[in-house]
Amino acid sequence: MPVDSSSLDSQPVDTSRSDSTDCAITVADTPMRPALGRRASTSREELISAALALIGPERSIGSLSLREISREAGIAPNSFYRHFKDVDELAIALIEQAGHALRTLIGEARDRITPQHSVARTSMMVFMEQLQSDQGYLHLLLREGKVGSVAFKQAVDQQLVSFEQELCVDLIQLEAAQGHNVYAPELAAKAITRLVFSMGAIAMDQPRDQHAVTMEQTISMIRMIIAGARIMKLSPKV
Amino acid sequence: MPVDSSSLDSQPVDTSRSDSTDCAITVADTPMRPALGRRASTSREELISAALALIGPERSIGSLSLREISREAGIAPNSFYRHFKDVDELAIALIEQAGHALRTLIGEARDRITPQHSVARTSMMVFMEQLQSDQGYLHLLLREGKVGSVAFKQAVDQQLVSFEQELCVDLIQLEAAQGHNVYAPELAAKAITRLVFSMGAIAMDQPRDQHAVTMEQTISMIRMIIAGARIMKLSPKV
DNA sequence: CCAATTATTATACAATTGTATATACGACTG
DNA sequence: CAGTCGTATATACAATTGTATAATAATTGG
Repeated sequence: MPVDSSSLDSQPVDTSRSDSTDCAITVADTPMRPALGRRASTSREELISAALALIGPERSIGSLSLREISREAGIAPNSFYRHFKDVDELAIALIEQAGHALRTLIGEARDRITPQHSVARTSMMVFMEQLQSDQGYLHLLLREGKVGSVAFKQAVDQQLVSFEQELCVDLIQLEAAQGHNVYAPELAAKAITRLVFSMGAIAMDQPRDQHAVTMEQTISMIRMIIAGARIMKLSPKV
Repeated sequence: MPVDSSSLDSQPVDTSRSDSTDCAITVADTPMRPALGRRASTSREELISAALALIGPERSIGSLSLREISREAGIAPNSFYRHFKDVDELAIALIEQAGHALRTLIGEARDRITPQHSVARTSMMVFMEQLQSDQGYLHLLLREGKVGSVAFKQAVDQQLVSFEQELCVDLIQLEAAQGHNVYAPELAAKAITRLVFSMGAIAMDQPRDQHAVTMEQTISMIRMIIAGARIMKLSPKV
C-alpha cells in the first residue's frame, strides 16, 4: 500500500512535457503524434488478431494481459473496455471465431471426399494441413480447452461438440453408403473428435517431420474406432 | 519507470517500526514473532502441497505466482529459491509426483481385476473414483497437459506415456488370456489413454451426477477401440 | 454549423509480482 | 564457547497490471 507516489505511468518519464498544466495539447501536431482522440473503429477485430498474434507455443490466452494485447493492437489500455469487458470475453470471441473458421474449412474439405480417400483420411489431411500452416486458430482449440474460466472452457467445448455433431452426420451417411451401420454413432464421433484433437495437440509439440507418422497413427486409431463400432452394431457384447 | 519511490513492500506501512536503524531486532521476542532465521527444512514438500492447494477449476499451475505459493506455504518469497529455481520447476516436480501416485493407484487396482469386470471397466472405476475424491493430483494430468513451458509439457506427456506403456502390457496380456490378439497394441493403448484423459477432463467440468453417464460412454468408446483392434488383427484392411 | 454523443486518449494509482541485497538465526565444527 | 555456513527473513525496488478519472478529438444528428 504505497503512501507516496509521484510515479508516472506508461512510457519512461519525460519531464520536458509532463507536469505542465496543458500537457497534451502540443501546438504543432507533428505527423508522429499518436492521434489523440477518436480513431477508426475496427479495433474489435484488431484486438482479436493482436491476441492471436501473441499466443504461441508457450503463451496461452490466459497468460495475456489486457495491456499487452492493447499494446500489440496499438491502442490505449483503456480502449480495450469499449470492445470487451475482459480478456476472458475476448478469448471467448476468439475461440468462437476459430471454431467457426475451422469447421467451415473441414466442411468444404469433406465435400471433396473421394472413394480413394476415406472420411478419416480426408479430414485428417485438412486438419494436419491447418496445423502446419499455422495461421493460428487451430492452436486455440487444441490446447486451451481445459484451463481458464468456466465460460471460456464452455466456449471451447461447444466448438468441439459442433465438430462431433457434424462428424456424426457424415459418419452415418458415409457408412450407410458403404452398406455399413455403426453402433452409437454419436459416441464414435465423440471418440474420434477427442482423439483427433488430442493427437493434434501432440503433433503441435513435435518437429514437423514427425507429423506424417502421428497422422498415420491417428488414422489407425480412427479405423479401430470405426471398425469396432461396426462390430458392436452386429453384436453389442464384446 | 518510476523515479521516486519511498514505497514500502509487503504488509501495510507501519510507520512505528520502519525507518529506524535497526528495524527488525525488536527486544522482547513475543511468542507471536514470526520466527526469524532458520526453520524446519520440510519446506520443499510444503511448497508443493501449497501449490496443490491453490490450484482449482479456475486456477491452473501456470497462473500461480511465486509469492502466492510462498504465502500459502507460510514462508518468505525469497525462500522459494532455496527449493526451486522457478514456479515452473515446482510445477514439474508436482506433475511427476502426481503421475507417480496415480500410476501406483491404478496399478494396484489392476491387480484386483476379476473376470466380471473388464480391464476397461476396472481401470475406469479407479479413475473416476480418483476424480470424485479429488485430493488434487488428477486435475493436473487432466487439464494442464497443453499449456506452459516446453519442459512442463514434456513432463506431463512423459507421465501419459508411462500410462500408455503400462496399459499396453496389460492389454496384450489380458487379451491373450481371452484368446484374442490385437492389432498395434501400442496404438490401441495410446488411443485409450488419451481418450480416457479427455473424457476425464470433460467429467471434471460436469456435475457429479453425470459422471456415471460419462464413464459408461468412455467404456463404450474403449470397447470400440478394443473390438476394432481385434478385427484389424485379423484383416488390417477396413 | 453547432451541440451532443462516442471513441479514444493521457495521467494517475494502488496492487502485485519477481528478484536483489543485506541481515538474522540455528546448527554444526572446531 | 567461538566461528562459519546454510537457510530463512526483512526490506527494497523497478516493472507490470487492471482500472478510475478526466480530457480530447472525431462522428453524428439536428
